[in-house]
Amino acid sequence: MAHTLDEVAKHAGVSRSTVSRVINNHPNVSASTRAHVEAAIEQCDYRPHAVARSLATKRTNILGMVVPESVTKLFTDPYFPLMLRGATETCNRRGYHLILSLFTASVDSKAMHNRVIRSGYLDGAIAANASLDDRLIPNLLEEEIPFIIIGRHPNDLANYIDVDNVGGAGMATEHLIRLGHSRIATITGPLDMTPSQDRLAGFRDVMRAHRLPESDGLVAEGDFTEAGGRAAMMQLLPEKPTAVFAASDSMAIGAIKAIRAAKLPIGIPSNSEVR
Amino acid sequence: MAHTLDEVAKHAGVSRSTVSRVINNHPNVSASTRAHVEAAIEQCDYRPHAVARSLATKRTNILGMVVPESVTKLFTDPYFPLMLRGATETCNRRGYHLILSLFTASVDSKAMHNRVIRSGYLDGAIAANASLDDRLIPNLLEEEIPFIIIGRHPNDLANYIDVDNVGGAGMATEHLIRLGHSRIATITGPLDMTPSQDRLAGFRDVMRAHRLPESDGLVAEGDFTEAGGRAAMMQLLPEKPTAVFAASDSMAIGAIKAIRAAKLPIGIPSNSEVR
DNA sequence: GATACGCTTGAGAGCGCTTTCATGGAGGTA
DNA sequence: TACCTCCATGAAAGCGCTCTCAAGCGTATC
Repeated sequence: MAHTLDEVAKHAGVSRSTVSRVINNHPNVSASTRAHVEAAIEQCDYRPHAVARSLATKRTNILGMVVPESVTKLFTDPYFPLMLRGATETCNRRGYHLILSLFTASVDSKAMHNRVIRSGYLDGAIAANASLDDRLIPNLLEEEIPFIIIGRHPNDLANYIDVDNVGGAGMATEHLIRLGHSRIATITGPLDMTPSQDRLAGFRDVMRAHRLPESDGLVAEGDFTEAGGRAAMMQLLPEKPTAVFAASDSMAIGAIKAIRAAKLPIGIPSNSEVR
Repeated sequence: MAHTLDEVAKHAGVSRSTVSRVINNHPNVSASTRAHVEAAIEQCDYRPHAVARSLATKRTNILGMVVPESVTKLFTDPYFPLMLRGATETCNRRGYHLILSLFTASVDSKAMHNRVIRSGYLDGAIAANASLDDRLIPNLLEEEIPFIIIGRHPNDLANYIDVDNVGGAGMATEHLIRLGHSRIATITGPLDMTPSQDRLAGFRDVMRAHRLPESDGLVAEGDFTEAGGRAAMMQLLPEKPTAVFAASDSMAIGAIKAIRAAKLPIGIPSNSEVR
C-alpha cells in the first residue's frame, strides 16, 4: 500500500500543506524546504493518491472515448485502433487517462449513460463518429461535459475534428477518371453519418465537373463493413460500372469479393498507382 | 452539476446514512423509507459521485488494459480491437470502466508506470501479451495490484488466459499435410513471447509425428507484423517450401506479398477449405 | 410488567488530498 | 526604531461519500 501525504509530512517535519505544495509545484516554497520534502517523498516511496486528489480538485485527468452503439460494429475496422492509439498516446503525453466505453446494445443504454457519462470520472470526452439518431451527443451536451466529436455531426451540434472528406473523395474520383474511366460507381458509408455524405458529395462534385453520369444506379449505400460493401457491389453490378470508389477499405474488400464471386474480371491498382 | 447525497437526504427528510444505504442496496432499510428515498433521488436527478465513493470505499471499479511497449506496434493487428471490444463489453456488463494504456516508447516508462499503475485509479489490470523482457509484469507484481496476462508469460509469473496455441498450430499443420504437403515452413511470432513458442512447438510436434522435415531453414521468426512476415518469407524462399504456416494473419499477408514479389505461383486456400 | 432482542435510523469520524486564511518572521523604507 | 510589505508555513475546513457505533422503538418471552 502506498503511503500518504501525512506520513511524508511527519517524516519531513513539515505540514501537509507544504508537502502538497511541493508535489503541485506551487511557487511559495523555499528551495531548501522543497529539497527536504522531495527527499522525504523519495524515501517514503510516496505517490499522491489520484482519487483523493480528484475529490479535492474536481479534476480526474480522465477522458472518455465514447463510441455510440451505431459505430460499435465498426470497431474492428483498421481505422479504430489507429485512432485509439493516437488518442492514448496524446493522453499519455499530457498526463491523462483514457477510458474506453463502447455503448453496445447488450447493455441498457440509459444505465450506460448514467454509469459512464454521469459517473463524475470524466473530465471530458471524445465521441467517435456519431450518426444522426444517436442519443449520445445530445446526452453529452445536456451533461455539460466538454467533448469533441470525431467526424462532423450531422447537426453541427458540437466541435469536431475530421479529415477533408469532400476533398479526399474528390481526389479518388479524379484518379479513376484520369485512368480513363467514365462509368464510375461509388459505395458510400451509412448516409446518416456526415462523413459519408461528404464523401458522396466529393464524388458527385467531381463527376459533375467532368460531365460524367452520376445516376442513382451508380450509388449504393454501404455501412463501412465488408459485408455491406459486398451487398452494395451486388446492387451495382447490373449497372456495369468500369470502376468503383468505395468509401472505406473494408467495403472495398467486400466489393472485390462480390466482383470475384460474379466471375467478373477485376484489376486492383497497386499502392504506387494511388499514391 | 449533479446534486449531492446531502441534498437528497434533506429533500427526503432522512440522514445521509439512509440515502447511502438505499443507493447501495443495503438490506437494513424499511420498504417505505426506501421508496421515499428513491423518489427523492429521482426528483433530484441524483447520481452518486464515483470519485467520492471511491475515496471512501477504496474501490474505483476501474480496470486498466495495459499494453507493454513491445506490443504497442501490434496494436493495429485485427486481433487487438476484438480483444478490446470483448474486454469493454464485459466491463460494461459488470459495472466496470476500462482505462486503456499503451506504454509507448515516446513516454518515459517509469513516469508511465507511476502515473498508470500507481495512480490508485486501478482496481486491477489486464496485461496484453508481454514478452520476457517487459518490465511491466514485474512492476505489476510489485505493486500488488491484481492482474491477469493475456497470453501466457514466459516465466509463468502470473495468472493468464490464452488460447490453445499448441493445438491450434498443430491443426493448421495437419491441414497442410492433409493437402499433400510435406515440405512445410513456418513463420513464427517473436520467440520471446510464449504464445509464439507454443505455436512453434505445435507445428514441430505434428511435423515430427509425421516424420516430416523440420530443419531450421524451414523456420523463420517474424514479429506478428506484415513487414515481419514478408521478411521472414524472403528468408524461407530459398528452401522452396510448398506450404507455409504463418502464426498470424498479418504475417501471412506479408508472406503472400513476398511470394508474389518473387513472381512465384501461390494458391491461397479459400475460407471453406480451412474451416 | 420487566427483560431481551432485532430492526431501523442517525451521528460522526474518516478516506487522502487541496486550498483558504491566518500567522510569524525577514527585509525594506522613512 | 517603528511601520509596512512580502514570503514561507501551518491550521483547519472542506470535497462527497461510506460505515461503525450507538440509540430508539416495537415485539417477543417469561
